[in-house]
Amino acid sequence: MASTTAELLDEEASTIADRIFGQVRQAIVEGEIPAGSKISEPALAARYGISRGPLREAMRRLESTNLVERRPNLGARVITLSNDELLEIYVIREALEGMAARIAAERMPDAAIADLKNLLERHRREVARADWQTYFQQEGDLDFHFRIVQGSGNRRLIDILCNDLYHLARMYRCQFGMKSDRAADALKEHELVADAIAERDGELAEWLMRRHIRASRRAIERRLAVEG
Amino acid sequence: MASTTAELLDEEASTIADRIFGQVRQAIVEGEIPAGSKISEPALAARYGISRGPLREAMRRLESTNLVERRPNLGARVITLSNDELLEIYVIREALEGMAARIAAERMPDAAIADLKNLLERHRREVARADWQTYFQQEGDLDFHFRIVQGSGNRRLIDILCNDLYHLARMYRCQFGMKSDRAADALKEHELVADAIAERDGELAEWLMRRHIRASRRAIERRLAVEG
DNA sequence: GATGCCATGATTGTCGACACTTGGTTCGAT
DNA sequence: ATCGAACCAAGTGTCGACAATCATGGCATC
Repeated sequence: MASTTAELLDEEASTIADRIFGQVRQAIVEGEIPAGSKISEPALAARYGISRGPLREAMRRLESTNLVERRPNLGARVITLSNDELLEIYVIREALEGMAARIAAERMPDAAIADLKNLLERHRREVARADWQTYFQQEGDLDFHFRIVQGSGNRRLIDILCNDLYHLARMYRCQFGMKSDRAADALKEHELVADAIAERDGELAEWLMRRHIRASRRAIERRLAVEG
Repeated sequence: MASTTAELLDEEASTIADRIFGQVRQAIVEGEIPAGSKISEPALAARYGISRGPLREAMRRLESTNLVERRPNLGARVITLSNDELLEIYVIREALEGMAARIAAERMPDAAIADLKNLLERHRREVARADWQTYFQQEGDLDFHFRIVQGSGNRRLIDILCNDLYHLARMYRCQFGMKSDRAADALKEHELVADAIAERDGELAEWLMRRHIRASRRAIERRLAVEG
């Protein structure tokens, strides 16, 4: 499981600021630094054994990825995960990934489509085995979406989705252990999207992808309504 | 003409970094700092009479808005406006603003819709008068889109579109003086979108907005093909 | 007893200086 | 003459320290 999408967490960075950025991002996403907590620059700098300069740069990058909020003269806080924000993210994902699926159907290379189908085949075996771990299924879910977005070839689209929204989605999962009972349904929907892309039907691919993300959002809405 | 969308350029900032950020952003967007040019930190810092610290922070923020590119140990350059990038932006705008129009049709307050119609009424008079300036029409175009996006109430959506993409669009216009001969058509399409929103028809509003942005993109494609 | 003001502490914003990397130039060797 | 390596300059990355700002606590006053 060393070749999933999460590998961009600690890509070796030539500069200290980049390395610290990756480390503290992982710490925030995985909940090691709790959500809503205030971040003290001297404390964090001492914890990582660096000066405040690179740490401030890392904080700035974390702010640009919407993982921390900064107010002038007031410091930085890890964002608090509100339910509304989570649903907002799914709305944006519906729009952007729908478009990504449409373009991927038009421009994705045949080899990449074959890889995508192999990935889904593996996921199906994992789901069939009763012992599949929820974690793997969910990482696999991100992996599927990741490849579709890459298939669009739109660099800015890739940047928005992979550098901002996916990390936020992972953060939500780590916080409330979002165990999805929708795994089987989601896999089925993934296969439908992949089929539409393989048939080069952009219109259908977009429609299916939007329907898939909307279903995920509604599942979350139901759970939030139950848990209050 | 003091109440357009461009007012967030020099919002008074308590910190120097924020002020410099706004100033150099304006300088880049309006072409004062030419596209593709390398940015020297000491030079810019001296030019604005500040130290390198706040300037580096401003540069980082400019990088997060995709107006400059930074490579480690190599410095920052103003992005070069490639035609493909411009078209990519329109693809993203089609997806996001289409979704924004759909949600605005569902949730935009009646008063905001009335304001929107008044805005279009003003634009129609300006277009009818033969002496309307291209500049105003184009700023008005941004103003219309700005209000629709605001109407969605999705904060992250608003942030992506207003803080990143719109400034890029303005930059393109300032670079190649994008005089649109599509003003009359665009206004008509704006009115159709506004009507759909007024009728609370989200499906239609999204379809019309996407069609509108696609038409703008195709107009640019045609001009690029001609000018080669 | 409650409220407003002031002092204190801590934290952020800013600055100037130093170390390291990068790119170009020049000198030397083949 | 050309290729290669070492030298040099410019610029970025990093650091520690100073100044400005905000939060907290105590005190005086109403």
